[in-house]
Amino acid sequence: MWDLNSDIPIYIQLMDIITNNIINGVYPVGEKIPSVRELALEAGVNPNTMQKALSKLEESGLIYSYRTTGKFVTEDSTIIRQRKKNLAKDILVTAVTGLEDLSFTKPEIIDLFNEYYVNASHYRKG
Amino acid sequence: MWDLNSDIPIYIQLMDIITNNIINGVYPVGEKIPSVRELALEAGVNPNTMQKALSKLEESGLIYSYRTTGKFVTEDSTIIRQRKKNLAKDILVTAVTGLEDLSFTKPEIIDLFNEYYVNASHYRKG
Amino acid sequence: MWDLNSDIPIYIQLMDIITNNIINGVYPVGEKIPSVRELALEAGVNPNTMQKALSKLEESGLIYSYRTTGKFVTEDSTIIRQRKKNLAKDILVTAVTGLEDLSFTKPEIIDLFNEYYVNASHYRKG
Amino acid sequence: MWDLNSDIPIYIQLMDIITNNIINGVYPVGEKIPSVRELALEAGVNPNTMQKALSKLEESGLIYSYRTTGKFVTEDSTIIRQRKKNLAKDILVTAVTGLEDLSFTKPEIIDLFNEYYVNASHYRKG
DNA sequence: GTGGTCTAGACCACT
DNA sequence: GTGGTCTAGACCACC
Repeated sequence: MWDLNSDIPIYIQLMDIITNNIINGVYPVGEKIPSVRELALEAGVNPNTMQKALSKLEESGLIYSYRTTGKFVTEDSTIIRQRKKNLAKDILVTAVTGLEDLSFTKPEIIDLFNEYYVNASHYRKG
Repeated sequence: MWDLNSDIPIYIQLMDIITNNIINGVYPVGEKIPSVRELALEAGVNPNTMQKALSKLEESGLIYSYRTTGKFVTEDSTIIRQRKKNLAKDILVTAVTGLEDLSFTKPEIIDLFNEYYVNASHYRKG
Repeated sequence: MWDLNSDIPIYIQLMDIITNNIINGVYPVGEKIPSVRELALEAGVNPNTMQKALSKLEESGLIYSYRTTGKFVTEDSTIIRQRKKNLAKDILVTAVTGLEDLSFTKPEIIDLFNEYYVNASHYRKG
Repeated sequence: MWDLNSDIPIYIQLMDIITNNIINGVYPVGEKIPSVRELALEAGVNPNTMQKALSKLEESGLIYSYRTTGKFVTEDSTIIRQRKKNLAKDILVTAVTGLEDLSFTKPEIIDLFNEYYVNASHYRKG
């Protein structure tokens, strides 16, 4: 789930998880998400940490608060789609530049991709 | 070169750079690498920070030290090739699992790869 | 406690002391050990030196860290028992090979051991 | 033979080796030992390093120099016997105190000694 | 208060 | 000049 000892702060890891849940429709567009306490309990973290993750998420526009009612996923589905697209592009650019830094050429990278993913029946532990 | 404001410690960024230099043959197999002080000066960091990076690299087996003589790239080129291979695989697995967490399917991922990399003339800022 | 003028780096001497404390149960299995600053104060060394010792001990698997919570003795008591056993064997092998390098024969070594230890009422300064 | 990267300075390692050679009669009492250059060549070290080892050995009384004739093992065989005895005792005391620091009791130490040495057909790599 | 990182500057032995 | 160690002091995010 999340890793206490990673270089990445826990609240950022939580942000990523919740972002993914929104993108994947686990928390549907415009709907209420579980309370801070609930989410914290579920994730096994301190409520303060979860609170911080949600605040940051609100700053980014993915969720918004109603005073006492709770927090809701944004109703603007374009924001969500855009976010998904950007994340995907980021991931690809990161991967490709990383491989190029290892002095792989474009044809080699395409080969690697085919070898490790396209033609692989099992490519990850999960 | 390296980013002071990143979440990632400088000494780890330095490790990555030097590792890449070894993999790319900038520091050839079995050859002496510049002194700690030289490298630190060149990178604009404190010698201690560079020392830490190199010390960790030594633990990982990529370089070795002769006290009072200098530090040398390992003479075992298999280690280097293996390292390169592992890094490449790590990058690909990270990318693919990241995309799958965004609920992209395999055909979609292959499409993205083709769209953003294979068929793109310019795909990165550099 | 520790010897500043020894050829052996202080942080290694500290590692040995703490390792012994873990093996002897002074720091019990799975329990929190004192903070870096506390230990440094107690040992009369700079916190950075103690940090290095503890960091190396963590690499060796004897302790682990929770960021912002503290450091803990590993919960795997087999590791500790194994460590104790290995250290004991190392000590014996070192001693015996050292004596053999002085061209003592096996019976002579056994005699020495009996003379200086088994049949001695006081064999060390302490 | 000797280890360039040990915590122990090379010249001390060389001293130990030569001391052992004297104790074992490889360099007999009162006889000339090989020249600095010869010894350095044989050991694969810089003549300066070997020179330092021999100077220290001279300070300790195990060898002495004739201006231009060379270096000789002391003619006082009691010195050598005494040295051997002291080294043996040091080794034993070091081993026993080390084991006691690991909280082994006297009977346990005797058991270990029997197990790993007395009753062992093969106890060292050589 | 916790571990972790970084800088600055100094010292050391060995070659 | 080389790697290595140590101190002192500061800063950081996280809890």
